Amino acid sequence: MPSAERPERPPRADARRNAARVLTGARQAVAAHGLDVSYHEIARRAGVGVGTVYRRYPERGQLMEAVLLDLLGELTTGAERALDRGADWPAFTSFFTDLALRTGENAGLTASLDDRGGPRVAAARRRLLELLRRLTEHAQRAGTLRADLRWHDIPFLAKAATSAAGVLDLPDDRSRAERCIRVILDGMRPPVAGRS
Amino acid sequence: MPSAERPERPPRADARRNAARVLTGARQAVAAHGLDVSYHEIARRAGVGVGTVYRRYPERGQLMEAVLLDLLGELTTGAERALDRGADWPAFTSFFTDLALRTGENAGLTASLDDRGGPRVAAARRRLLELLRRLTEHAQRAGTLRADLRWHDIPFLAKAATSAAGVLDLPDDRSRAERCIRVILDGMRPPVAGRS
Amino acid sequence: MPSAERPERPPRADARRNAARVLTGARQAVAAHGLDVSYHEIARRAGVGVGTVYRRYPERGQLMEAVLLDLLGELTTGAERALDRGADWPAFTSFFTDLALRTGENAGLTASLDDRGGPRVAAARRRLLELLRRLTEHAQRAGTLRADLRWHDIPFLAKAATSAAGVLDLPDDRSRAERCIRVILDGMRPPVAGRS
Amino acid sequence: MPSAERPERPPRADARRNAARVLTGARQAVAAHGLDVSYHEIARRAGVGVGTVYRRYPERGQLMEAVLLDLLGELTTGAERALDRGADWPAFTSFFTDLALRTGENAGLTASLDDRGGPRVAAARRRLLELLRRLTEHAQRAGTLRADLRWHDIPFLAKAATSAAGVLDLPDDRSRAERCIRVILDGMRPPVAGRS
DNA sequence: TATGAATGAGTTTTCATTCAT
DNA sequence: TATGAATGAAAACTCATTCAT
Repeated sequence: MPSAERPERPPRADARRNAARVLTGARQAVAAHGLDVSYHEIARRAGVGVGTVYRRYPERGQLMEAVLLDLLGELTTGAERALDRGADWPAFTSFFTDLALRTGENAGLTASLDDRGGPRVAAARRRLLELLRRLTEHAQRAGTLRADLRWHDIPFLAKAATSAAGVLDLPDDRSRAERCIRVILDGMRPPVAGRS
Repeated sequence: MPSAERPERPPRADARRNAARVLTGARQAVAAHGLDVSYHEIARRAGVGVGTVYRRYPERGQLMEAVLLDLLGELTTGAERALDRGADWPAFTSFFTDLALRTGENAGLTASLDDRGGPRVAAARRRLLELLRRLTEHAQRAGTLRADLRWHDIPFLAKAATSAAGVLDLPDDRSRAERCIRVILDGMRPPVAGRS
Repeated sequence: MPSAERPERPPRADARRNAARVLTGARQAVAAHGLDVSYHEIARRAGVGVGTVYRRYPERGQLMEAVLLDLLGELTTGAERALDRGADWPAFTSFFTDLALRTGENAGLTASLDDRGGPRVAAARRRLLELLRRLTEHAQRAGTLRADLRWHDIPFLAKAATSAAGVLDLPDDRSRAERCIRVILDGMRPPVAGRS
Repeated sequence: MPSAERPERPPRADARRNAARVLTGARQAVAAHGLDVSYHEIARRAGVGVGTVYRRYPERGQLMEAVLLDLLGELTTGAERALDRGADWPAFTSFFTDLALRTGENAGLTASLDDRGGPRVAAARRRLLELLRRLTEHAQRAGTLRADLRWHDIPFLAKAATSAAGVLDLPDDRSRAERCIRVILDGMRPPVAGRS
C-alpha cells in the first residue's frame, strides 16, 4: 500500500543481508587491526562499498558500539552459564578462559569492559559486570579465589592473559596462551600459608 | 671536501645535544602515540625541526630501532642487576615488575621482545633473552619458579601484566597494575600440592 | 565485490569529465612551468582536487606520458594533413611551423620527439617520425628541401626555431618567432649555386 | 699595521682561491642544470661548503651575474676579433658559430643576452650588443646577410641553433649541431631571386 | 672565514569522508 | 540504496637558507 505516511516498512532483504555482512566484516577487521581500522578495510571484508558502511554507521562510535554489543552479548551468555553451573572453580575457570581468549581476539576492543560507548553499551556492560561480581563473590566465599582481588580486576587480568596471544601475531598459538592463562588462574587462587 | 684528509672534526655541540633530544622525544612520542607517531610530533617533543629528525633517521625503521635499543639497554641493565643479586625470588620479582611496567609504558614497542628490527636490535634482544633464560633457570633450580613455565613465556606475561594499565588510559594507576603483577607473580610460583 | 560478475558499469559522468579536465590542466601546467610542475598546480588548473590527479596518475611518469601522447597525436594529425596535401613546400612549411610553435609552447616536453617515455609513447613517436620521414623525402625528391638535411634533423630545427620564443618569456611575441622560423625555413631550401 | 681604520687589506690567499673555485663550479653547474641549479650542487662542484657560496653570493642573482659577466666577456672578445677581421662572411660565420655553441653549452643562461641582471651585466651586454649591431650592419651593407633580419634576432637564432644540441643530452654531438648551424646560417643569407 | 647541521616552508602523497550516479 | 570516484586535510618528505661552531 504505497501511501504518503511512511508505513515503516520492513527493511529490504538485501538491506538486512548487508547489515549482517557489515557487522561481521567489522568484527573481523577490528579483531585484526584494532579500533582504528579503516572503513575501507571493513568494507573490503564485508564485501560492500565504503559508502554502505558509512550509510549504516556514519560515526565510528556507532560501529564500534554495534561490535561491542555483539561481543558483550556473547560474554554475558557465558557468564550466565557459569553462574547456572554453580560458580565453582571449574565454572569460573571456564568463564575466565573464554573471557581471556575472546578479549585477546578482540585486541583493543576490550575498552568495552571499562567506560566507553553509549547508553546501550553501558547497560550491556553493567549486566555483564554484575554477573562478574556475583561470580567473583561466589568464588571468594567458597574460598577458591584469593580474597584480595577486586572483582573489577578480573577483566584486566583476562585482557592481560591474552595480549600475550596478540604479541605473537600467531593467533593460533593456543598452547602459550593457555599456559599463560593457567599461570594467571593459579595466581588468582588464595595464597597458601607457609611460603617465603 | 676542502681538504683531502677529512680531519674528522668532533660533532658540533648542538648536533650532540640534538641527538639526545631526538631520542628522548621519540621515546616519549612512541610511548604516548604508538609506533605510528608522526615525525612532526616527535620533532615537537624533541624541540627540534622535522628536518633534524629526518637527517638523523631518514627511515622510520632506523628511528624505531634506536628507540628499541635504548629500551633494551635499560632492561638488560635491570636483568644483570637481578642476576648479580643472586636471582632469588625478590630479585626476580623486581626484574619482572620492571619489565612489566616498562613494557606497559611502551605499548606497541614491545614487539621489540619478539622479532622485529635489524641486526643490532636482534643482538641486543639476544643478550637480554639470554639473561632472562639464566634468571629463569636459576629461579626454577632454586624452586622459586614453577617448572612448567618456559623462559620465553616471561616477556609475554610481563606484557600481559600491564596491558592492564593501558586499558585504563590512566597510565599512573599503579595500584591496579601492581595488584595484577602480584597475582601473576603468585601464579608463577611453583604450585602447592594438595589443592583441588 | 557485491556481485561476482563485475557488471562493468560505464564510468561515472563526473569521472569522464574529470579525465579530460586533468589532461587539459596538465598540458597547461606543463607548458607554463615545465615537467616539474607540482600536482597541486595541475589540480588547480584542472579544477579538481589533488587526490583526483593522483587517482588517475599515481606516477608522474604516467601523467607526462598522457600529456605527450596528446601532443604527439596532434602533431601526427598535422603531418598527415601535410602529406595529404601533397607534401609540397607550402604544406611542409605549414607543418614545420606548427611543429615549431607547438614545440615551443611545450618547453621541456619536447623530449617526446627523442627517446623518453614508455612503449605507447614510443609507438606514437615512431608513427610521427615515419610521417616526417615521408614528408622529408617527398620534399627532397621534389627539390624543395636541401638534400644534405637528415629527416631527423627536422624536429631539432623546429625546437631550435622556437626556443627563441621561450627566451623572451613573451609567449605571444609571434613576430620574432615567425621571423626566425622563416630564416630557418629559408636555410632548409636547397642551396643556390654561385654563391661565395 | 693593525689599525682601527680598515686598511682595505688584500684578500687572503685562500679567499682568492675560493672565489675562483666558486665561479668555476657555478659555471659548470649552471651549464649542466640551468639557472635553477641548487647551491649545494654548486658547492659540490666547487669543492667548498654551501655556506661559502652563500657568503660570497648571498643572492642568487649576484651569483648568476658573476657567471654572466664571465661568459659575456668571452663572447665580447670573439665579437671584437670578428670586427677586426673585417666582418666579412667567414668572420661573421665564425662569430655566430661561437655564439651558438657557447650559448648551447650554457643552456638557460642565455637570458643574459636579453634583459636580466644588474647594471654591470647591462653594461657588458650593451657592449656586446653594440659589437653585434656593427657586425650585422657591416654584413648587411656588404650584402652577405639578408636585409630583413634585425640585429637583435641574431642571438635568438644562435640560441635556437644549439638548443638542438641540448635536446640530445649528448653535448658532444657536434655533427648535428654544426649541420643545424649551417642551415640557419644559410637561411640568414640574402634570398636569391627566382625561387618559388 | 669555512663548514655543514639545523630549520621550516613548501611539496608530495595518503586516506577518511563525502557525494554524484 | 549501494557504489566507488572525488575531495582536501593532514602526514611524509625535501631542500633552500640560516647560523652555531
